Amino acid sequence: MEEEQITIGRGTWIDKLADELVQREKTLGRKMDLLRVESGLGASGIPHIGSLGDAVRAYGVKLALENFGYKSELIAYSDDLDGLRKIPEGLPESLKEHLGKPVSFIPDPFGCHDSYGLHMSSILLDGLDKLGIKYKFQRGVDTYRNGLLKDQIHIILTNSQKIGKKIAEMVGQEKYQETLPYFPVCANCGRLYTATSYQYIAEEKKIKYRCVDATIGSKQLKGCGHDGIADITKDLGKLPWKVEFAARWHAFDIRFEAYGKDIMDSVKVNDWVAEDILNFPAPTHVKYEMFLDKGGKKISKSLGNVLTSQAWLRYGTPKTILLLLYKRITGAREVGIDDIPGLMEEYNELENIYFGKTKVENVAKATRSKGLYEYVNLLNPPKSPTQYVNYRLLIQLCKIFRENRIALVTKKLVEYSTIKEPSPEVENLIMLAGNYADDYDNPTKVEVQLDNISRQVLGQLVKILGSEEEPADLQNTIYQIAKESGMQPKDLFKMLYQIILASDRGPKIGPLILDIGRKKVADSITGYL
RNA sequence: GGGUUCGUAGCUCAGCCAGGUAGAGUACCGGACUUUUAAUCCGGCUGUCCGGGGUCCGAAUCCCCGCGAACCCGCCA
Repeated sequence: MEEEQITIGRGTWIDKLADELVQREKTLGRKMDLLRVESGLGASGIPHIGSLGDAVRAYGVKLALENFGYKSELIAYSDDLDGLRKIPEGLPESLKEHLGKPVSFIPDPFGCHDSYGLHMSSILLDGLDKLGIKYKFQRGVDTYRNGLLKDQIHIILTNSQKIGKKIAEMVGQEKYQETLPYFPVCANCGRLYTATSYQYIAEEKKIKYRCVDATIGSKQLKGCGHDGIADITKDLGKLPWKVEFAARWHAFDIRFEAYGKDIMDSVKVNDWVAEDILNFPAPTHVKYEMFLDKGGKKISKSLGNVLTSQAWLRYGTPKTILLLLYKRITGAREVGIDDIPGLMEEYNELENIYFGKTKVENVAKATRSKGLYEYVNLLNPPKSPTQYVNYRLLIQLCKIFRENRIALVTKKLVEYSTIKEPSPEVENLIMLAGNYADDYDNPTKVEVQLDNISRQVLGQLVKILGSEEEPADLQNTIYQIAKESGMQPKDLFKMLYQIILASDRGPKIGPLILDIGRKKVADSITGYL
């Protein structure tokens, strides 16, 4: 054993991937003064937290490349010229009249952005901003309007027969043997997909199309019958995905792009188009699994069941999202809000390893853990450890203290000597854990059964709590009044926890009542009498 | 029809992608402490790492075959 294992970069899968990329580029002999990476951002629906994964991971590769001494940048390409194919769950039916139109030309149903597409991509970009991901934003609309892909479109259209045949052969899709691989936006009705290209006039770089009925999914879209000519260098229209990536890779000189397994076939075709039609070696790829929502969890009532980064950040720090996405690329399947406490804890563990508080025997694994910590901090880790507070403990405390929460929980943390003094960071953690406790760990109210003796005892307690003077030893007092009335102290304590915390158990009752406030507890009890 | 992932403690899962003593949380059981519940601390938790084969000094981890489950593609982007 112990033979020297060469550590690549920081020892993570990201470094390994970046290294493969560099080796490949060297073999190809391409210029390496700028290694550009790309991430495609969907703009057709509300972005799931998994949608961030594509960009976040591409950014990780960019960091790794820079760490190796190369210049790199991330292009975030928004697919906002794509047509709306179906109304996402939870969005108004009124969008129906816009089906088939590019998402950038559909009004924002939420009324806060210039268009539907901009609304959706803004949510995603906002998520990236909150994580600290830097990118160069490129809109599909601008790309086509400014003719950035015109040369690639021209080559693709002049090779359409060859491409159509190859697509059929590779993935069994027959349509491009008859239709040209270019979707104009119908000049009359503004729809994609219904406008079918039937002739390319190469000398003029113009395409002839007819707007006819089309089937999208199970829905039938009516064409308007318009017969038109579109200029591929400036009129609106786009390449289908089967060839568009290749055109982008070539035009923007992209050397890396990750992809989800759902578009595996498209990537396969695009790799071929890039190499054989555009004569541009395809970028290095990595394939990842889709994130799925866990079944039956309430995530958002109004927006269907989409777990957005915004929802996540209500309970967890941005670093937990980065950790989720950087810890590995394979295997991740179901993800939900209830993963946050674990990830909060895992981040703390990584920090302890990074700062040497926790020793890890296996050298390779220690290196990898430290590397992961560095990537989660975007290769700019803090100089000293942050105050450690156990997130689950915070949830427990937040369940107990709902009012004046930050002050009371902080006080408890100082008492437990979990922290030395209040700090904005700890306050933030209390807020996050508090949201979690309120939204997801909310105990259901229990019916408390009271007999005559317990009513009498509770009444007595209310009197004590209501008096101006603070009882000297409340814990003992409660114990005594139970005994005096012949009631089992055990039962009284349980009853009190049920009333105060809606739980069978809790922290030591005396101090707890004082922390919450005697009057307030007295009122709660009175409500049950 | 094509493809991918997953299968590890009663339960939920991590570990696998760079092979090196089988792990966590939770549930449950026991002990310590407490004037009582709780909290806390300590210990236990019975493992065919789905089955079979291969590579290796060494496999949960890598390769092949099989079984089971889930997902993606087979419209379109």
